[in-house]
Amino acid sequence: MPEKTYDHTRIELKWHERWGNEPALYKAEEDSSKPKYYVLEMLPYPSGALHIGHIRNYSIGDALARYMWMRGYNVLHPMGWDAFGLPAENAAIANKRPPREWTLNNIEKMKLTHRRFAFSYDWDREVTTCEPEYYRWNQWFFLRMLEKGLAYRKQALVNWCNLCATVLANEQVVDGCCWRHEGTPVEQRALDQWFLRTTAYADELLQDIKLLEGSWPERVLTMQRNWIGRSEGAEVDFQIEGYGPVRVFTTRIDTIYGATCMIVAPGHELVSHLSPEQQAEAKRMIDAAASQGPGDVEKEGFDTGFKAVNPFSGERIPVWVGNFVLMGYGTGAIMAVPAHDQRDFEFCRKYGIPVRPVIRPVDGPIPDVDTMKEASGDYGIVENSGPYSGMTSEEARREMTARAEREGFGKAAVTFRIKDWGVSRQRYWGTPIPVIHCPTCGVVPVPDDQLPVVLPRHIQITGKGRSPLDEVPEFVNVACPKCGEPARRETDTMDTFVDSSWYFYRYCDAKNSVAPFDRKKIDYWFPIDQYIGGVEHAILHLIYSRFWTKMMRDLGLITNAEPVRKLFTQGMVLAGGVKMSKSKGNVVDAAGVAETHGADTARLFALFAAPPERDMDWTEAGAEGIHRFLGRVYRFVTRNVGQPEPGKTPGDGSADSRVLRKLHQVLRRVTQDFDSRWHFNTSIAAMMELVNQAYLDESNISAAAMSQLIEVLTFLLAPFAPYLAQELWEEQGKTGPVFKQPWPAYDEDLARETEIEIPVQINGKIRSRISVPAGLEKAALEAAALADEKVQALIEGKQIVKVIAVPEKLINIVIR
RNA sequence: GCCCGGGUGGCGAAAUCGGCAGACGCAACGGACUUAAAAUCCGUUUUUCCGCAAGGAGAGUGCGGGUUCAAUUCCCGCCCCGGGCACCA
Repeated sequence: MPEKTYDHTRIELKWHERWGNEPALYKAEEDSSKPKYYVLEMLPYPSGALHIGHIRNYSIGDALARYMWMRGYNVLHPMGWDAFGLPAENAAIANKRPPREWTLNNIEKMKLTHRRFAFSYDWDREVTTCEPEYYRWNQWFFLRMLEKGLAYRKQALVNWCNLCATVLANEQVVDGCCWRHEGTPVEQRALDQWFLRTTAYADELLQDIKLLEGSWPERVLTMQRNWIGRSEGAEVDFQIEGYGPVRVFTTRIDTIYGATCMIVAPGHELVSHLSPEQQAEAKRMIDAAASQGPGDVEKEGFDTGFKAVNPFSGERIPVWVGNFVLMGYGTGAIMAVPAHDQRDFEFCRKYGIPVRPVIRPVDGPIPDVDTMKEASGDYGIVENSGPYSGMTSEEARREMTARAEREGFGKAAVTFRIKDWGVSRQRYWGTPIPVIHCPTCGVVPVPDDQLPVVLPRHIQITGKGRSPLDEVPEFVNVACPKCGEPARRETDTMDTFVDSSWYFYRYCDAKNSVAPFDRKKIDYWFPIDQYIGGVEHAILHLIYSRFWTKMMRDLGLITNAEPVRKLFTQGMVLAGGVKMSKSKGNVVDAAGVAETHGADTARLFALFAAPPERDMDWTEAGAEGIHRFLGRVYRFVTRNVGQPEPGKTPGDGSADSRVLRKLHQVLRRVTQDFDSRWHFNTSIAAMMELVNQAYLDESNISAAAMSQLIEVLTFLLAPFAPYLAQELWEEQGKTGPVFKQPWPAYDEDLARETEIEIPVQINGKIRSRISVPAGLEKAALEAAALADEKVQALIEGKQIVKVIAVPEKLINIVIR
C-alpha cells in the first residue's frame, strides 16, 4: 500500500462524526457479568472553556478507562458539571445575563470540546449540579441532617469578605485573606448561620485514614490528618473570683504548677464582664487578627484584674486577655506555663509575668529562670509540684487528670482542629436551604413533598449586601407549613462544596426522580475504584466527600464507609514554567489545540511531557514532536498493512526477532505501567523506541511479524490516541471499537534477549564489555569475563581479591 | 518554625530491587532526498584532557561526609526551589 500523509483533522473529524451517531459507545452496563470498574475525574466548573490542565486530567482517566475496557471490565466513566458558584453571579453582574444562562451556555461549549477530544464518557449519566433534579437532593439530605441534629443553626463570628459580600468557610480563608481575593483581609461578623456537624465524624474521619493508606497519596493523608488535628489532653476549671469557673484545655497538665497566669481569647465570654475600654481593646484585637496575614504576629494582651485559682496549688494567678489565644479552639482559654511553652514564654516575658520551671530533663538540672532564652517543651521529671514532684511527666499527667475527675474540676479531653462546616452563603447561585422562618413556630423544615425549593429564574443581581433572594418577594413570602401563617423563606444558599460532596453517587443513578439514588446501584458501583484530580482538593472536597459518605451510611442509604478506594493527584500544567492563569493571559485553550495539533497529539503530549503526578510544562515544540511520532506511526502502518506477500521472510529473520522482541518488551512495559505506577511518559517513550526499531528493520520484516506488529501497536495506542488507533484498526480491515478489543498478553519468551552485553569493571571502573548469552550463570559469566583479552591485560601480575558477577547486569573484578 | 515533594546534559526527562548515568522527546548541528524550501529519512550531541586518527585517560546526578566491590538510589549533616500547615494550648 502507498503510505498516507497523517492528516489529523481528516481522521479525527471522520471518527468524531461516526462516534457522534453511536451514543451507546461508552455506556456502562447495568447488568454485567464482568467485574466493575468505576473511574472518575473531578468534574469541572463550567467557566467557559476547557484548558490544557483539564485535558491532562481527563487524558489520564480516559487512558485508564479504555485500558480497563480492554482488560475486560465493565467500566463506569461519567462526567458532569459543578455548576453552582460565584463566577456565574459575577458574570451576571458584568454581562447582565442570568447566571443560569451563562452557566448552561458554558456547559454547551465545553461539552463540544469534551466530545472533540473523544473522552469516553457515558453522557447519559451527566450530572449538572445547578439543575433542580440534582439540587433537590442537596435539600433532601439537608433535611435528613436536620432531623439527625447534624445540621444546626447558630450565631457565630464568621469570616466575611467585602468583595464577595458573603461569608467564607474557615477553609476558604487563606492566610487571613479571601481565597478568591488575595490581599483582601477577612473581617469578622456575627450572623445566624447553618452548620453541618462535621466534628461528629472527626474521630472516624481520622481513624479511617488507615483504610486509605497505600492507595491515597501520603501527602494528601498527612494534610487531612493535620486538618482534623486531634490533640489529647485535659480540661481543667480555674475558679475566678467574682465570676465563676473558667475552663482551660491543656495537653500538658503535668506542668500546671508552672502556670503563672491564665489567658483568655479576646472573644471569650469573660470579656463581656470587663470595662468598656477593655472590651473595646478586645474587639480591636479580634478585627486585627482577622486582617493579619501569615507569619509571626506580635503577641499582645492586657491584665483583666481578675484572679484565677489554680485548683491544684491553690495559687491565685492573674487573668489576661491575649490576642494569640483562639476562641475557636479548645475552650478559648489557656493556662500559661511560660517555662514550658514557647508562646506563653514570649507573652509572659514581654509583660513581666513570672516564669517558673517545673519540669527537669531526666538527665539534667531544671532550667534556670534567669538564663532561660526559650521555653523547654520536653517531657521529663516533674518538680516544685507538691505531691507530684518526682513523677515523670507521664505519671503526673495520669495522676493529675484522675484527681481532677475525682474532685469534679476537670477531665481528660480530646480536642480537634476541624470545625463544623458552615454552609450558609448569602448568594443567589446555589442550592436554597430548605427551611422556613415562622414568627410563631420558629425554624420549620420544608416538607419533603414540597421539594425542590426552586431558585427563581428572573432576578436582579448586584453582588452587594445581603442575599439576592431577599429581593424576591414571591420567593421569600410563604405560608408556614406548620401553622399556615405568613412566614419567610430562608434566603441563604448552600456552599457549593455540598454539590461536589456526593455527585459521584448520583452518576450511578442520574435520572432517579424519587430518591437521590437506588441503593442497589451504589452497592454495585461503589466505592470509586480510581479518582483522579488536582491536589488542590486534598482537604476541602475530599474531607467533605468522606464526611458525606459516612453521613449517608448512617442514614442507611449506602453501606460503604469511604467513597474512594484509590486517589491519584495529577500535577499542574504550566505554560512557560509558570502557572496558567487568566491574569497572565497564558491559558492554553483546549479547543484551539485540538484544531492546530489534533486531540490525539494533545492527549499524548499531556501524558508524555512528565510523569502524571508532577507538574509539566506545555510547549508547542514538544507537542509537535508528538505529532511527528503519530505521523511516523500512521505512515508506517498505512504503507505496510498487507505487505509484503504472506509467507515470505525477507532477510535472515533477525529483523523479525528484533522487532518482535521489542514489541513484547514494550507491551510488557506499557502493561506494567498501567498496572502499577502510571508513568505513561515511559510507556509512550517505549512505543517510540518500538517504532524507531520498526523503521530500521522495516524492509526485512516478514508478513506474519508485520501484521502482529501493526495490530499490537494499534492496541498499545488505543488508550492514549483513540482517533489514530481506531483509524489504524480500520486500515487493517477490522471493524468495531478498538478499545473493546482484548488487551494483548505479552510473551515473556519473545521479549527475552538472546545475547546481551555485560560491562566488566575492574575496581569499579568499566574496562571492557563482553557479549554473552542471556541467562548465563554466575560462574560462567565470571569465567567469560576473566577470559576477555582487555581484562587479561589489565589484571596481569595483579592479585584478584574478589569477583562480583551479577547475571544480566555486570561483573566487577577487585584487584590489588 | 513544622510537615510533605523536588534538585540529573542547552531544555522536558529516564534509570521500577544498590549494578552500564542521560532511554525517549525537544532544541541544535551534519548528511540524504529536492532546482530550492518545507516535509521526510539517516546520523551527531554531558564534559575535560591526550591523539592526525582509530582510540585512550579522567570528571560528572545541589553541597559535604559515610556505608559498599559498586551509590542518582541507602545513612548522617547542610544548601536551594515548590507545596501544605502555621500562635491548635
